[in-house]
Amino acid sequence: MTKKSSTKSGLAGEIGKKGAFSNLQQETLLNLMRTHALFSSEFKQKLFRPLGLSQEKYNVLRILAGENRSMQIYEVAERMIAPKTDISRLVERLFITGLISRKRCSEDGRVVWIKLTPEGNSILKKLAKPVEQLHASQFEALSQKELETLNRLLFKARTTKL
Amino acid sequence: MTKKSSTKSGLAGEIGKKGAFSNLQQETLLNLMRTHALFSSEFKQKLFRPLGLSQEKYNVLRILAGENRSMQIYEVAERMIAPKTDISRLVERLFITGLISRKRCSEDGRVVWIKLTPEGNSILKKLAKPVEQLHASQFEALSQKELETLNRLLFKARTTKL
DNA sequence: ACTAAATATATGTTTCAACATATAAAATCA
DNA sequence: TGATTTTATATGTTGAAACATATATTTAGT
Repeated sequence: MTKKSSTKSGLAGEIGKKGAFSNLQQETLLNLMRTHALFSSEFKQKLFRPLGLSQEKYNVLRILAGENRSMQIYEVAERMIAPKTDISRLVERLFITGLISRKRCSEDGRVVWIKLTPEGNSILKKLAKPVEQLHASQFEALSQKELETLNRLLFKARTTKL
Repeated sequence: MTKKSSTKSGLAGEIGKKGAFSNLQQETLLNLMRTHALFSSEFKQKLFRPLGLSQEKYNVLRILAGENRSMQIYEVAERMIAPKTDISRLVERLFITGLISRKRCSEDGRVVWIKLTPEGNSILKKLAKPVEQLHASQFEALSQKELETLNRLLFKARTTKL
């Protein structure tokens, strides 16, 4: 049984051997998924659902509030957390519940301008503090330094391609 | 304008002021969500969907393979990434496509034993290497040390309650 | 100006998610 | 043993996610 040397922290490229590195990658992804599932379900159940919102609806409202202007639908879609091809229906649900207004553009018949209504604004105001409190509670175990590190590593993993 | 002292890394409890800390928490959660969305959609599109699998279906198969035995449905549900109340339908979809078998227990008429079929096993084998490669590619920007840190912080944030 | 391409939004359809509630068998308890 | 509770799975229903495809308008090319 020739033990293949002890390059414990060997290259990631040396895959197909189920080394410690590969297991760590697996475990990290699992932790990412579990943490995401927990945190986002807390938002859903404690804050969004009681107000008839979903994560995505809330996101649209936040984007509109952040820009504080009418936006085209595709502009909003581009800023969503995940790519959103069928944003129209999401926008329509928000329109139906009165949280945004829609207006077909007169110069360019393709575009639709959407905007927060006072109701949309007020629901965001109502949520502002609870949202902040939930953030704080979810990350209360981490120091500022740890939080910065977590933030940086998540960003790096997602955006850096070698 | 009395500037409220410079306790930059002040308590997380000192909320409601939209300080740097609160923004960092927000940003970190956003990064968590975006990174999760990207990574899990890569799995879905590149590996699962072409085989008619979803993340959840794959998970059930992995759990069964890991135990390498018949399991009760609720046992599987407990190990899913997110709590799964309607696991029955998920199990049924896997049964219909022939990836698992079902058998009502004779001693206890409530329980159903489920098990990987050879087809279920073979689909897992086919996926093993691509899954590992995708893991490696998703985390290729991080060193082993960074990966360990990310893993630890995700775990800590999720499990530690003060 | 006419045709083709690009852009912006909308819809069809299938599958899944989520919650409540239902059934059915077993265990517990009086 | 009969009633109650607990456990294990199943189903009803509504809304949302995902992907393909369609429509309608504008822009670009010749």
